[in-house]
Order: sequence, then C-alpha cells, then structure tokens
Amino acid sequence: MEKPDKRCAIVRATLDLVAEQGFHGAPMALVADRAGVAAGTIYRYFESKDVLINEAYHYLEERFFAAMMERYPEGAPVRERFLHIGGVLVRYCIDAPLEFRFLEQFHNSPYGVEHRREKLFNKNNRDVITELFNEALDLGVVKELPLPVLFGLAFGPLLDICRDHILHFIELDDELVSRCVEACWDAIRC
Amino acid sequence: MEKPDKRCAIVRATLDLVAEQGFHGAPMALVADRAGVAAGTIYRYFESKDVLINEAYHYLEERFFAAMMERYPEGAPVRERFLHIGGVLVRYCIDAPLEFRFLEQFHNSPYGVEHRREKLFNKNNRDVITELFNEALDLGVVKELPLPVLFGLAFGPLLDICRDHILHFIELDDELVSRCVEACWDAIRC
DNA sequence: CCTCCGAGAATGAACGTTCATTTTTTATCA
DNA sequence: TGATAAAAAATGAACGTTCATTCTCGGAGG
Repeated sequence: MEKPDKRCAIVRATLDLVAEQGFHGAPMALVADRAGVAAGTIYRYFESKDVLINEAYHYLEERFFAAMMERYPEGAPVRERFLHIGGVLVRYCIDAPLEFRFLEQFHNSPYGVEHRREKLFNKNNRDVITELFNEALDLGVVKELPLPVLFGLAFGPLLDICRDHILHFIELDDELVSRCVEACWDAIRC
Repeated sequence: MEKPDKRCAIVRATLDLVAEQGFHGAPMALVADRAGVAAGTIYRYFESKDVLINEAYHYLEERFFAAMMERYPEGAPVRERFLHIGGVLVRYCIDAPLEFRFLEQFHNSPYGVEHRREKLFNKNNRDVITELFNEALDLGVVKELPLPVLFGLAFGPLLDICRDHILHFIELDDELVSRCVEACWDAIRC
C-alpha cells in the first residue's frame, strides 16, 4: 500500500478521459469516478485542474523521451539518428493512441502554447533533438532555417500521419512509416 | 437596413472572438455584445452555436480559396503551381492572423475532424489542390504516398510556421517563406 | 389593431472548487 | 498488547459561476 497509489490513479484517469473525449469530456467529477476516488480527494493531491493536466503531460513527456532514447544510435551520422527518432516517434504514437491523443489535445491548447514558449526561450534547454539539430546545422547537412521551422518540417507531418492513422484516414505499416520519415528528412536536408 | 446586416455582424463577431480567445472565449453573450445585438437575437438567425460556427468556417474557406486562385499559374508545371499555392497560403495566413487562428481552432476540434472525414470520403471532391496532387502522382513527379500523407508533408509545416510567426516564435519574411515552401516541395518531390 | 422582430431577463444544466463531516491511520501510554 | 487520543486522508453534498438556450414583452410598421 504505497502512498502515490491514488495520485497515480488520478493522473491515469485524467489521461484516459482527456484522450478519449478532449478536455471538455474530462470534468473533475468524471476523473474522480474513473480514478475510484471522491471529487474532493483530487484536491489533496493537485492544487487545481491546470496543475493536474500539466502533471499528466510531464508524465507522458518523460515516457516518450525514454522510449526515444532506447537503442538511440549515439555515434551514428545525423541522418541515421534523425531516422531513428522519427521512426520511434511514429511507432510510439500509433502504438499508444491514447497517449498521442492526449498530447495532441495538449499541444493545441493554451497549455501547449505556454509550454512551447518556455521551451523556446529557456536556453538551458538540453534535449537530444535540439542537440541533434544544432549539430546538423553546424555540419551544414541541413538547410539553414530557424529551429522552429526545422522542427515543423521534420515532425509536423509525422504527427499528422499519426493522427490520420488513428482516425483511420490512412493505414500505416512499417514500410510507409519509413518512407514518410525519409520524406521529412528530404525536407530538411541540404 | 438590409436583412443580412445583423447576420453578417454575428458571423464576424464569432470569427473575431474565437480567433482571439478560442472557442472557450466566445460565449454567445459576448458574441452578441460584439455584434451589437442581444443574445437571444442570434437564435433568430442561427439554430445553434454549432451551426453558427460551421457557417463562420465556410465563410472563411471560400475567401481563402478565392485568394488562392488569384493569379494561379494555370498551365505551369506542377512544381510552380505548388510553390504558388504554398506561398499564397502562408502569406494569406500571416496577413490575416485572426482568420488563421480561427481556422486552426476549427481544425483542432471535433468540428474539424468531421469536416476532414467528409472531404476525404466524398469522392466528388473537386478542389484545385487535390487535382494538382493527383496530376503530380500521374506524372510521377512526387513520391507515391497516400494523398493525406502528401497533404501533411506539403502543408503541415506551412501552417506550423504561420502559427509560430503569429506567436512571435519566428519572424517570417518573403525570402524565408519561399525557402520553407521549397523545403516542403523537397519533401514530396521524387 | 395586429404582426412580428429584437431585446434582455430568465432558465437550467454543467462546471471547478470548497468544506464540514466521517473514516482511516498513526502515535501514546498503561 | 490493547485502549484511546490525535492527526491525516477521504468524502460528497453544496456553492458560486458560466454557459447555451428559451421566454416574454415592448414597440415599430402596416
């Protein structure tokens, strides 16, 4: 009987409900129900709904970065590392559609804008992807475009195809995923 | 005193408010205020808020397609026509940030998913962009990928950079826009 | 006098949050 | 150990707001 048992249940309930029905479909009463606690209990663990949602996001973000670093080809050329990241990104998202849907909701909301602004203007930001792109720029293997543009070119379409796959607008398989990631590389490479 | 005077004012007020503050920030009472009518009056013109929002969207969609067809290089090569469309898209969006923000909100909502589903599965769909891509596929000048994937590769990043420009994450000028549109072409071309 | 449009108050449902109360756990001492 | 007191956690009904929508009535035009 650990302490964080309930806390975790609340976070997971939030993730599920937001993923399934959007922020509108996740009122605190429902979150409480799904987590098996009373409405008021949530406020013993989280100051507000905003705090709860941000915590849920960070929980997912960590899981995702962990997945990305598995078998990351550390010393390999830039292109190969990018293909790894892109492939993992897409496969992770379509394997965990609920997590993807939550992330999508989050990014397309004021939460997401704030989160992005902080990341962008907080120069201490030391994540693998930024490092990779900066290295690629130094080496001159990708187009000289602002970082946000490179991110958009490289990952925007990948998220789009994940969404379309989950909505059954297209059917992704391993080969198609590879070709899409390579197309994104074509967009940014010199 | 024409009839459609108030109707139009209501649509424009909806556009403005949703663009500025999102769907949450556009309650009917505020829409009414901004349009210079009373809350109840809206319901004399629109059956519900959903109907009002869909109508606002279609209004914008038409304006946008009209802009895109201005000086469209009808007989030119596929690449040139794509660059025209991409350039117009970006310039239109950053010149009319309110319209862009509304469209973004709309697309990232259940309204947008429904709209996309209908477009995709309604084969009678005869818009210029679909025609262009089908022609490009026939000629073999773009990668053989499903249409939704090509759309994502070609336009996803362009919408991303518009958003980032409007949020002041980047600063677009004509030259940078051109280079971005060309990068998108690199993504889809063979 | 009648018709009907527009106004804005009224309505009821839904929401996040609070708090007085109950239940469970932990600490204290014989 | 067992009894009891203190503390912590959990509860869920209730609150105040906000929202889309409906209702009712005054007044302008015929």
